[in-house]
Amino acid sequence: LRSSIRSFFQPKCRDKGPQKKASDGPLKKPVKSPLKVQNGAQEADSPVKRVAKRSRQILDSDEEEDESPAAKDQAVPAPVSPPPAPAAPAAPAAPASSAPPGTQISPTGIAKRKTARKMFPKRKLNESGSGGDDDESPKDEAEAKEEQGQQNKRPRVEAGAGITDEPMEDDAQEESSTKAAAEARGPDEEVAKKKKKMKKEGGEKKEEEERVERKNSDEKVKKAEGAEKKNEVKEETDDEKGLAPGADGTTTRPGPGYHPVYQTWLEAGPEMPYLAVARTFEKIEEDSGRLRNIETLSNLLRSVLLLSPDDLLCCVYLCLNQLGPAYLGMELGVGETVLMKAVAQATGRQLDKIKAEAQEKGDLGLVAESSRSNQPHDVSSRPSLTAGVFKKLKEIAGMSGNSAMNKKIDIIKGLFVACRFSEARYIVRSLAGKLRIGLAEQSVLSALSQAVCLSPPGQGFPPAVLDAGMGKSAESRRSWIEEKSLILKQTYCEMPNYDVLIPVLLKEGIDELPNHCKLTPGVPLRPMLAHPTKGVGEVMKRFDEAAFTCEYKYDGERAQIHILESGEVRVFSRNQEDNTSKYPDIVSRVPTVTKDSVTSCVLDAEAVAWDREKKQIQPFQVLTTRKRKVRGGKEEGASAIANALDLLYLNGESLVRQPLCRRRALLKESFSEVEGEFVFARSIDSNNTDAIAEFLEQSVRDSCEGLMVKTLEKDATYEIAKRSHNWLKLKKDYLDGVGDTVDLCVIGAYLGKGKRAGAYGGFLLACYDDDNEEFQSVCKIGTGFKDEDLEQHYKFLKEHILPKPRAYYRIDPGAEPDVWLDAVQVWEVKCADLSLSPVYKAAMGMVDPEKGISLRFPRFLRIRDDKKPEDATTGAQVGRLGCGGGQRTGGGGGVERSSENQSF
DNA sequence: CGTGTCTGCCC
DNA sequence: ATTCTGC
DNA sequence: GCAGAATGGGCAGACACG
Repeated sequence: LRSSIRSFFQPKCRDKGPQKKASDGPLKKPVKSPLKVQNGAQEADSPVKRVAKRSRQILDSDEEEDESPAAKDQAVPAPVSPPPAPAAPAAPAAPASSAPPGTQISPTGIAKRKTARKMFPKRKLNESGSGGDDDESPKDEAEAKEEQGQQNKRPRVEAGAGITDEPMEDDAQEESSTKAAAEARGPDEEVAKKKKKMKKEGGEKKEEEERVERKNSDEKVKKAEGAEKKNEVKEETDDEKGLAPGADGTTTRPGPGYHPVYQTWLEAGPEMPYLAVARTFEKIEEDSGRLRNIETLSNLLRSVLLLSPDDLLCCVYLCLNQLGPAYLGMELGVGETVLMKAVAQATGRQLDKIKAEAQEKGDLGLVAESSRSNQPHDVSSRPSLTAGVFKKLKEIAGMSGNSAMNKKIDIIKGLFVACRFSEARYIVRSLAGKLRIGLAEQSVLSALSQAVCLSPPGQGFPPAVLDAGMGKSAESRRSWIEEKSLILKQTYCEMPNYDVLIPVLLKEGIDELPNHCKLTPGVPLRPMLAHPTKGVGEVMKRFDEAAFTCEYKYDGERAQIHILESGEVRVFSRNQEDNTSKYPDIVSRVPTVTKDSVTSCVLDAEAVAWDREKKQIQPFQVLTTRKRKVRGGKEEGASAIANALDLLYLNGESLVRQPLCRRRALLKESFSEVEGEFVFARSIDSNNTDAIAEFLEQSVRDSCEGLMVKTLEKDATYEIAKRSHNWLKLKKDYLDGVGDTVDLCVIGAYLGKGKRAGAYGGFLLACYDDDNEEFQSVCKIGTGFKDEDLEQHYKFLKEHILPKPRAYYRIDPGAEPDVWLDAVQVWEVKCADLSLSPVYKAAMGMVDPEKGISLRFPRFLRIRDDKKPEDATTGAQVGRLGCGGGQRTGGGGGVERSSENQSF
């Protein structure tokens, strides 16, 4: 059945190829071209020969035979897919010899890239997929004829393709080419293997399948022939790759041409291999087009929906890099350190080497991917299934107690064993908590809704509807999907739990979602956030004529307080973590301020520290350190109190779609203020610029950060899905020329990660203490830089690297930078606040005998070429600021000094 | 059992 | 948190 | 303007280690 469906659709898909090409082509071309040329130069075999060679390889499964990139090119039916050459970047390991195009090798040997996209090796997964197709036919035949022989061979092949890249470490080039070749043909092997399995299961299908396969093979041959011509042709054929599903599940090209059943891992069986996910990630990582990437992911999800709906949940979680809803508190407890240890153990390499390479590449995932050479490989290990990988992650999260770390490392190593191709990269990144594919939550939601629109779930196997968008025009298709997407996103915001959402989505469909998943006390919803605003002028401009209110922006923690029907009280953080145990005082007092009319509700509030004796708000640092004992008749010192901002749910009804004025009225009706326990956020409803400016000043005097500005009626709902940053925030340090600014000297740097790989991603700054004639560390800095700035800083500062810190650098031994720099440049840096620091040394002894001073929210403003290092802000100056800020355990102090209100 | 390191989560 | 960037 | 990905200080809790 499946086969027939497949064959039916295949021609169709092909027709669409050219379209896609038109859009994709220009983007990728420039990058790829250089490689192609390079490849061509290396080897000039004719395509035909190569194909033959490749077949042989497959059969022999001899990965040792190194194929130059060019060979690989051919291995992958050259024409069918983009030049495999791009795979070459896969071996950034040897920057000197195999730097990707557009990469500069710095004197220090660090490859510099401007952006992540450019920097990360762009592999042509698609090609491998298509290559696989081409190979398929010969292989299948062979398989059919002598199953046994193949069986023997397969393990070997797979080992070669997936794991035995040994040469790579020593010879990056060889490795890359070998690997590329392996990738190109690997999928085929995979497919073959899976097919076999399938055949055993269903003998009847066999005949048909074979027929189809034969047909495919014929087509492939044709493709290959056409492909020989030249590179440009590839692009054309590139589209076709979509037609020819690799076993890898390369859900390739976007566009209406995707066939969710045919273009998948189907041959492998209904369960989705993790490789399908990894391939999709790869593709997304390569492309920066948001819509294209959403489409790519939705293609994968469509296939999951139709073939293996049970995998949808774990697939979505993997894409989001989550284990479950935040309020259940599942954590991996695996960080960089543990992960590097695991990678080192798994690959048999030295930890130091792994560290060094990770720093150089800026991504541990890439290191893991290219370090599998020495990894023990269990020949009998089956390819990982998506569900299996996710299960392992949860297993890791569930581990605790003695030697939990070692157990976690063991599991991670186990995951690596079965890794093929890019799987290790994404497993590592999942464990590290950063997928870095340029697609995250919002896009996953878009992709998910698109998927359920086009390939409705619950159809049973031969799905009747493969593309429900078929008859629609491009525009109506788009708006239709957009509309459904909003339903999903809105529902998600009110019930941010995929464990609940996905099953309903599968069973009831997207339209029914809001009827089954509603805002519920006990389940945190996504909170409204705010956009920074530079002055009252901008506020007026944004809100135009609409009525708005200004509230104090309290310097505490967001606290979403739920009162359940049962009377139970729960408190959730801004990120839906369950913080109930963090606020025993608030929890215990909420009932006393709640009026009897309230049976259940959800409050939006800001928790702040409160000094009961002085009856005033205390700084953020106090809130985070205060004792939070569950009981105590009279707590001393600080306790937490709630400043209510909003009411989102009351007595069984969601208020999320009500305007703020209404919600606020209900809030005030339903609770009573008690000073030092529960109050409403202080506010004024005024559109008078001067009044607002004065209110801002006042908020600062009252130990707040500034103001929150919110419309009262127009666009005043709490619908996060429509606009998550629907409020504005106004802080003095946002204003140009206002706020704390210091001039600090750069004394160290940190190698960047991700899109900052190859340059410095952060820097260590110091003030100059003229009393002791030393530079004292103040903070690190990593934001405020334009890409251009980073480039410039790297070029300039690398010339001032020191082997050791100068004797007159005063720093904490635990906070050493990757490279020490001579104190030659001064930067102007802005911050929101100062803090007493356990690690930084500025003004140590002035405010606290043990602690220095650091900056809160530091960001780069500009280079101060007019200042010499000795002209940097002095420790004494910082200390003076610190006296205001640090002592502010009660005063408004610090910020006032530099208030020249201009921007009003 | 105390100390140091790592991780996750607040901002 | 803040900031920058591609879409 | 959105989404995403760089990056900051600093805290508590969990674990490793001696």
